[in-house]
Amino acid sequence: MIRVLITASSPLLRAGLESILRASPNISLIDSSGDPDVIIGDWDRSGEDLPHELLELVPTAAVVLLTDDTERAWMVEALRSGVRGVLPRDAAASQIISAIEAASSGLVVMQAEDVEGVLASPRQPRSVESLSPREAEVLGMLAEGASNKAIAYRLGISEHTVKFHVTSIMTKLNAGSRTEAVTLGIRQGLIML
Amino acid sequence: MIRVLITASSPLLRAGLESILRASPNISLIDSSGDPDVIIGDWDRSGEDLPHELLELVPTAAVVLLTDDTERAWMVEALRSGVRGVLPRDAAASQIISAIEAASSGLVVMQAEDVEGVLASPRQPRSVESLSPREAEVLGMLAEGASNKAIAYRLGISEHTVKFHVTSIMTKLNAGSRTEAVTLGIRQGLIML
DNA sequence: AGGTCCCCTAGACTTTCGTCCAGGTCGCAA
DNA sequence: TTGCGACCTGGACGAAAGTCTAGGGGACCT
Repeated sequence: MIRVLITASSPLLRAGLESILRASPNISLIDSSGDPDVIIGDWDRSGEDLPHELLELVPTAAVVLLTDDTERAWMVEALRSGVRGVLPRDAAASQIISAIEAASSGLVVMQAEDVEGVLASPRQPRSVESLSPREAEVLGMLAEGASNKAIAYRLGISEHTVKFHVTSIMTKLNAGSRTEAVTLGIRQGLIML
Repeated sequence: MIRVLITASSPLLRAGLESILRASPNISLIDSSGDPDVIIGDWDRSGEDLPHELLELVPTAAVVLLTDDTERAWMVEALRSGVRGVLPRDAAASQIISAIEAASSGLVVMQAEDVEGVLASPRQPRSVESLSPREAEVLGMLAEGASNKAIAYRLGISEHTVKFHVTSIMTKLNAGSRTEAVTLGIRQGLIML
């Protein structure tokens, strides 16, 4: 039996959640005086910030958030803060129930469509024509915005040589400028930000 | 009733899964001739690569992977490929069942401990003052590696004005060059790759 | 011994960038 | 009205960047 606490700003949403959850056999609704296994709360995103009153409860229970706005930035932050589930407000009843059960058993859940948004970049070493060690080194400094002169100094080589490396980087990545080389490098996982 | 297909390399694991799942009321085990809602398979990571025979089934059913090695790189890849769940082999029975139910209802699940590993880096709060619409536009073109002249042409403004915008972008982002402005812009979520 | 790739250097040259200077027009808010 | 910020333009100039040319040496493979 999973003890679930509902904390919703809108009475309508609260009522909807209650009716859905009450119909589920292994969920028991409790009020704020109890000791919940799972807390399901909504967040209207009226304030920019995450709902801290909910985040503070993370250590005591598994928190599941309902929201309209499944945007990358705050979802990453929420998950990192320990939130166990993020669902859209119009999620199906079965999804909400599954999410609560999964969250209570130590799992993290979200919609399949939202996964891509929170994933880290692959970081895989370029498959195709990879850069030489030196070139990779130079590319890293390019990303920092370093000038040829600065790179030459840091590498203990001449500025001419740096230009040489930069040119060959641009050729390999098919970039038209050092700046494009950097974005292509990032896109292909050659540079870690 | 969720139709689940088990594909495990080791007979022992397969037997264990069967006994767990058979005890669950709303799960029915089927064999490979059927039409599964969820496929749960294990992956011993003997081969470096992801189990492509499983990934090919992603469009037809929700795939849940069991593995010993919940390492960042391949988990990201797996999730991006459409895998709905990743669990360790020693997961609790309740977790496995919850995961299957969640996966079948369109959710993605993983252990809370593994979340951190697959999350993208947090988009910074916005360094300070955000960019004006025009500046954001110019920054996007900078990321493409466009020259001032090219930007001027595409925006229908003079090269002088482009320089003006670029300068103010660099000032706001505290960048020393257009290239650094691009990496900072990416890091802060001002540019989507 | 050749061939190939990576790494390094150099001069000369054109183009682009970045930074000063100076102006101007809008619209919006105090 | 006065102010402020976003947007636009221009000239001029030094400093970078990028494109050619031309060479080095060393490591590895056949």
